[in-house]
Amino acid sequence: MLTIKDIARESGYSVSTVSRVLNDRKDVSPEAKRKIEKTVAAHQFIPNSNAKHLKQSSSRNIAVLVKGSSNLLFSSIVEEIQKRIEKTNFKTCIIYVDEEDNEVKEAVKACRERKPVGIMFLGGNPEFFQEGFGQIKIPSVLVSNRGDELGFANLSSVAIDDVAAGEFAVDYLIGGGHRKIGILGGDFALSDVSRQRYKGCIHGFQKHQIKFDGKLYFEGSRFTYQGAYQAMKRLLKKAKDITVVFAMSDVMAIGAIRALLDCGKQVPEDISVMGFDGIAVGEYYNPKLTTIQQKYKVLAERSVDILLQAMGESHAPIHEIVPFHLIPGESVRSLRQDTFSKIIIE
Amino acid sequence: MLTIKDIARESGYSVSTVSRVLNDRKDVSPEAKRKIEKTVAAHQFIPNSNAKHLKQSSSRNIAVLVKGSSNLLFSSIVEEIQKRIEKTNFKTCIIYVDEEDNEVKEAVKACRERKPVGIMFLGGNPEFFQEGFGQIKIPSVLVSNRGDELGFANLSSVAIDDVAAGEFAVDYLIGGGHRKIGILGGDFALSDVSRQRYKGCIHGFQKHQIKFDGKLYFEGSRFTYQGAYQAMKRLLKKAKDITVVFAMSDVMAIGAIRALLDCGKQVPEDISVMGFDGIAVGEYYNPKLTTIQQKYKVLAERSVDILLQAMGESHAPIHEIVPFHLIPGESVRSLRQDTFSKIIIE
DNA sequence: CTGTTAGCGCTTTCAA
DNA sequence: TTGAAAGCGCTAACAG
Repeated sequence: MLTIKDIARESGYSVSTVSRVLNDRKDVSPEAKRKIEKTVAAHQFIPNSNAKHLKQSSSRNIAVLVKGSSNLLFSSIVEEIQKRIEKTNFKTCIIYVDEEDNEVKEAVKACRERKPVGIMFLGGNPEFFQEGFGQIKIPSVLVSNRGDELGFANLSSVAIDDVAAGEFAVDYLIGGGHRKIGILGGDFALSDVSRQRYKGCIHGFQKHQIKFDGKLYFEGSRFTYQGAYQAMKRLLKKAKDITVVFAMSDVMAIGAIRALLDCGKQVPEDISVMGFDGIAVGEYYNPKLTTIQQKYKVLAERSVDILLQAMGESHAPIHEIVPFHLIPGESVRSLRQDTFSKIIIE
Repeated sequence: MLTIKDIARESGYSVSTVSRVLNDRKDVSPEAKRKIEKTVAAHQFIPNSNAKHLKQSSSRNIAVLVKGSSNLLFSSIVEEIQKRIEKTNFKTCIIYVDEEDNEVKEAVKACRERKPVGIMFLGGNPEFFQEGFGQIKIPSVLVSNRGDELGFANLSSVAIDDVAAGEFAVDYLIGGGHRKIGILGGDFALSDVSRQRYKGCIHGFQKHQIKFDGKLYFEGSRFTYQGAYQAMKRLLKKAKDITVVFAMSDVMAIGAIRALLDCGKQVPEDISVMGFDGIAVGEYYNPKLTTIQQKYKVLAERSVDILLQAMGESHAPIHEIVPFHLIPGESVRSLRQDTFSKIIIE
C-alpha cells in the first residue's frame, strides 16, 4: 500500500509538507504544492482515512436517521439531502430505523460506531429525544418534526407547522361542506406529528363549532398502505356517516382509498379522501390525491444548510418553520354547489 | 474519550489482554475474560474503529449502490439488506446513484473514500461494468441484473431471468387474447434489464407468430412516473390500436395508467396495463396492478448471503437465478370469454 | 516555508 | 496465559 512516506520520498519533500498539501494548507510554497500534487496524481494516491481520523477520532460522516422506510416523503428528502451533502466534503451515512423503534438509541449507537460529525433525524418521537438525546453531543437537526420545545442546545429543527396544517385540512373540508370527517393518523404514542396534526384538527372543529368524537371518528395505524387499509375498514364500521376521511399521509390515503373501493364505495363520489405530504405517486393515483404538500426540497435544503452552519460556528439552535401547500386533486369533492370556498395560505 | 488503556488499568490487565478479549480470542483465561468484559460493559466501552482498522486499512463497511432512487423495488431490497447486514458485524453504507449515472465509477470512488470490504450493486449497466469493474478488487454482487456474462472473478449476481420474464409477460397477454401489445421500458442504452425483457418479449411474439413492430409499439423513458406518463402519451399517439401495455416496472405502469386516464381511456376496459416488480403500491392502486413480481426479500437475502460467503472464502463467483411470480390484479382484462389460459410457472 | 518528532488507539509479534 | 513494545499512516506541535 502506498503511504504518505512514499509520496514524500518521491517528491523529495517531507511527510509533513505532503500532509499539508493533502490538506490544502496555505503555508506551502507553490512549487512544493505543484510537485507534490503531481506525484500524488501520478500514483493516484489516496490517504488512508482510518489513519487520518485516528487522531481527531471523528469522521466526515453525517448520519441520516430515517424513521419509517415506508415514508415516501422521507425517501425524497433523503435523496435531496444526499445530493446536497455530496457537494460539500462530507459523506452521508443513511440509517433506516423502524417507525416504532427508538431513533435516538440508534443515533447513540451510530455515534459510537461511525463517529459522525452531525446527525439528521428524519422523523422522531419527542419522548425518545427527552430520554436519550442528552447523550448526543454533536450538532443535530430534526427534520419534519419541531424540536423547539425540546430545548437542546445542539438540536435544530426544520418542519412545517403541523398544528396549523391539521387545522387547515379540517377548515378546507368544512369549507367544502363536509361535517362528518373521519381521521386516519399514526399511533399517538409513537407519532408526535400525528398528535400535532390531530390537535390542529380539533382546533378546526372548534373554530366552526362542529362536534367531533375522536373515539368514533379517529383511527390510528402505522404509516403504511396496509396499516391504513385496515384502519380505514375499522373506521368505516364505526363511523358510518362520514363523507370524507383526512389521512395524515398520502400512503395512508392510498391505503384508505383502496379499502373504500374494496368496500364498494366510490372515491370521491361516496366518500372523499384527503392526503398529506404530496408525494409523487399521489399525482398519478386514481383519483389524483388532494393533499397537503410538504416541499421535500425545501425541507432537505434548509436542514442541510442549518446543520452545516451548526457544525461550523457554534450557534444557538435554529428552529425553522417552512410553509405547506394545498394540492387540489380529485379525491375530495365539494358538497356545496359553489365548490370550495377560497382559502389562501402561504 | 475512553480507550483500551483505561479498561486495562481498571480491570487490572494489560492492553493486549483486553484487546484479546475484545476480539474474542481463545487464549485468555476465563477469569480475565469475565473481569474485562465486566469493566467493558460497565463503561459501555466501544473500541475506536479507526484505530482498529488502521493497520488493516479496511473497514467493516459494505457499500450498497442503489441505481435510481425512484425504483421502489430497490427501496424494499435496500431495507431488507440493511436489516440482514445489521445482524452481522458489518455496517451498511448506502449510496444512491442516478439512473443515468455510472455506478461503477461511483463504486470506485466509494472504495477509495470508505474502504468497503464488499459492494452490492442494486441495478447496473453491463457496459459500465465492462469498462470499469476491473479496478474493483473486492467481492461484489450485482442484484437484479445478471452478471454471469461479464466474467469477473469477484462479481457474483442474483437476479430473475429477465428474458424469461419478458417472454412470460407477452405469453400471458397473448393468452388473454391480446394481439396489439404496446411496451414501455427503459432506454436500452442505459438499462440492460430493459434490453433483456424486450428480448424476451420478442421471443414471445415469435413463439405465437405475431408480428411486432418495435418502432411503433415500444417507447422508452426513465423508470419514473413522469417519464412513463409522457412515454405512454407518445405511445398512444403512434400505436392507436393497442389493447394492452406491458410496462417494465410498476412505477411505469402507474405513470402509464394515469396517462391513459387523462386521455379518457378506462383501464382495463379500454386498454389494459401490465406492470413489473410487484411493489407495495401496486396492490393498493386503482385498478390493482397485474404484475410480475420479483420477491425483494429473496433477492435481498440471497445477495447478502452470497456476498458474505464471497468475502469469507475466496470462492468462484455465484450467479443465482431466482424465480418470478405472476400477481393477477385488475389492470389487465382478458379479451377471451374463457378468461386467461392457465399458465403456471415456478 | 519546511522538517523532525511525538503520538492518535489498537493489534500483534515476541518473550516471559 | 499474559505483558511489553513496536508499529499501522497520518496530523500537528515545535523548531528551525
